[in-house]
Amino acid sequence: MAEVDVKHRIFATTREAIVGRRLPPGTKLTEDIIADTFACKRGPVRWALARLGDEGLVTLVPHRGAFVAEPPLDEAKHLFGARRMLEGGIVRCLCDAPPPQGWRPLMACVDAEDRAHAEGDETAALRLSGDFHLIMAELTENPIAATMLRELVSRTVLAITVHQHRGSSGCRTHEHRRLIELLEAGDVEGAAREMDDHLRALEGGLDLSPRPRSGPSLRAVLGAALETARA
Amino acid sequence: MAEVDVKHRIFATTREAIVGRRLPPGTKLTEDIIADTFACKRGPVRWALARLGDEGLVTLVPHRGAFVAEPPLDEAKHLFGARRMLEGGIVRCLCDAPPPQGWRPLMACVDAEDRAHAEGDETAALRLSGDFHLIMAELTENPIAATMLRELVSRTVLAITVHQHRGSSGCRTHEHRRLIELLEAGDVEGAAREMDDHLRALEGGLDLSPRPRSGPSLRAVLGAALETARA
DNA sequence: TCTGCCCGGATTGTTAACAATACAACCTCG
DNA sequence: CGAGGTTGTATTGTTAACAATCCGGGCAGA
Repeated sequence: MAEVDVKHRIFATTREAIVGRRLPPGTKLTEDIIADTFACKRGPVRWALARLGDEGLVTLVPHRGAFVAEPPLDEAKHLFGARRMLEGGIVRCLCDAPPPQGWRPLMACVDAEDRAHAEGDETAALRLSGDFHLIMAELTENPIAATMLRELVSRTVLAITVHQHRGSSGCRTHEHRRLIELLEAGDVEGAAREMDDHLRALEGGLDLSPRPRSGPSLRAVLGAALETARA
Repeated sequence: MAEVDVKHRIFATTREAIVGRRLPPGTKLTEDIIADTFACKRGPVRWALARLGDEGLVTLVPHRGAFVAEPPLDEAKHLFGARRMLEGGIVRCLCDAPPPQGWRPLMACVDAEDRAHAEGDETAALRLSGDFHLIMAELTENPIAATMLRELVSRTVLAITVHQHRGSSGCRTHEHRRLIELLEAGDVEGAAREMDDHLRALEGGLDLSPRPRSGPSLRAVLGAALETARA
């Protein structure tokens, strides 16, 4: 896993930094800074930014540059809508053909979620909450569906970050647990409905407060990400 | 609609040529040829090719170039699987909230499909068959879902082209009509099942014959596409 | 004839210099 | 004191030249 192209390293680290909320929405992503952070020329950087733009994690303004996206409220709603459509299908697919590994990976994830909540690590909790949904997608063994959901989940993280989810939580973990129970029971309709309700609940938690996010230290954050990746 | 960036024009026309099957799977997409077809430098071309690569319509081989993709059989199956997951959700969403325009657009599309079949225009029929599904996605008024499905449908066209669909048809139009009926009746489960069956039928029509496609005249085909676009 | 090798041509990948644009600070004028 | 224009600087966008790589054909040798 060493000799991956620089382009992909930039793409992956930056993406990771964004969904990990170390680069808050609105942060300017300056080509030069990224370029010499990764000790490369601007070419690979532009490639990565373009791709992040495609995925909706970054907004590219002509002649102005790239900024980590701040999805407007409509987009947030559409995101949840699309997730309901897709994840409903995922749930049904899983009931139809239960994965050979069983539901163990899901349970492990919820446990981790609970731990994060217990430790008060909001960001980790949100991340794990997303992972839960992602793992479900991966259990279908359909890489295309998994990729689509990965994109949706990443953007959802941004949307939630911008439109301050009220109260605190990401997914209530007990809804996740309930989902697992229904899956175990093979209750297709119940599981599908639970997923739908769950996503609706998340969407309902959106608020219309426009976050006045601050935008610091791109270089530091990306550099740190690199360090930990090296280790 | 004139001053769109050259990048996007290249992207759009090439994409169109691929899903319109004027550029058969396997065709080499040479940067220089595209570049002077569009009277530009290689920069925009590379951008467009990279994007088409992301979407799975083009395969990029390092130091070899870009080729219109030939999705292997597994990928084809995954494509249909993902479509079942997503389109099931779309159907349910439409039943839940019937579109203000009604089902007119869908009916118009099926009519066009029938005409194409009557005229023996296989390619147009396949295209319209895809459009039918796309229109459904658009009726949900969820641009994100629509975009996702657009990608899936395009790749499906390639998959079908490669793995020679037996008999002839793309979608049997009567299945499309039946779907409309069920939607009109507001029969959620019926419509969802019909969609699922429909997609399964399409997938079942895949065959394992590796097409020995010919690969001609990139320049001509793209040039022609430009002409008609200009007119 | 077939195999292996090397070379020429063509194509992709990268880079460094240049052009274009936008933002910010300043400066003038009413 | 404020509005409007102007210049300077920083950043992005583009291009042309260069480097790296791959494919095909020719050639020598078994």
